[in-house]
Amino acid sequence: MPELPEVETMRRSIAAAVGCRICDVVRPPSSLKSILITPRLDYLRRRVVGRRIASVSRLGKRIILELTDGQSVKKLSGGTRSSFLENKFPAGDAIVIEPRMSGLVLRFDPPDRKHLRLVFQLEGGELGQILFWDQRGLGVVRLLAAEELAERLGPQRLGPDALNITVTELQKRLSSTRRAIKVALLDQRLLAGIGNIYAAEILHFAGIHPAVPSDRLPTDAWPKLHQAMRSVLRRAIRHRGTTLSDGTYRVARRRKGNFQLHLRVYGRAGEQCRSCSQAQVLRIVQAQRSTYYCPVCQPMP
DNA sequence: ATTAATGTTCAGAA
DNA sequence: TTTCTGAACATTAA
Repeated sequence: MPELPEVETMRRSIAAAVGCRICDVVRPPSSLKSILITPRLDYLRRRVVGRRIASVSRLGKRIILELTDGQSVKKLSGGTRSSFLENKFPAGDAIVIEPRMSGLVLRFDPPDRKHLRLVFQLEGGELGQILFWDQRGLGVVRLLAAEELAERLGPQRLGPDALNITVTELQKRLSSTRRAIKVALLDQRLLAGIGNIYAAEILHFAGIHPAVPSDRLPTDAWPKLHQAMRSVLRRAIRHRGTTLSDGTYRVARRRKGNFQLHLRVYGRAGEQCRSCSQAQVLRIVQAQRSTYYCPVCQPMP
């Protein structure tokens, strides 16, 4: 579930981890297959235990915990502003968490114990711990050395963050492919942070048909798309993201998102469009994923 | 009881 | 080179 707004909500919930020392990293007992940790847990533990968290940031759908150097007294960046958003890569090593389909980064109160996959135990500050809970187990936790950061998170692998990209850059990057605009929006190498829910909502808000080839979008569509993207994502963050009917997505204290109440098209096939009331929302399949749109609000140009 | 679908990513094939 | 397909996994609905 986690797309940019949900990951940003999770990031904010653990932002107080800045300055804390990691005293252990443990995998709770579970009969389920374990998530991917690279390198292996014992090595990760050896590398991170004793170090402090220098910053808690986000790029696209990933959460990044930058670590201080071994024992040297490095300045801690206290702000919430992420240098990764500017594609500047700090000197330190970093733990990168990818929640993928069902991962949650939480302070406490996971939905259940069974799917609790990893616990970072902290000291100093009131946080105490960071939990990684993941129902499906597709999530990934990586320790990246400072030299690997630009390579693994740089513009070749991950595009600019959707809340940071300029309209010029958006047009430049997305018009580089002939794939449908909906499919291009999901390509994290072009643009980081958009997933299946928000791609549908953003295109609906912008009045763009999801099947238009990305390199054939009319010129006047780019500013609309850029504005729609910012508007939808920022509103979703304000509502702490979208909790779908399965109810797994939540942040600390069992707190769920509210943006599902504001969805215009996602998951609403056959229902009346909430904007125009002229047509039913349609569902098509693109790149093996469901796309929802309103044929009246989003006509084929 | 199968089968399909679910918020994502990526290796390998076309 | 670019784009498409299937697999990784757990769970639920049809």
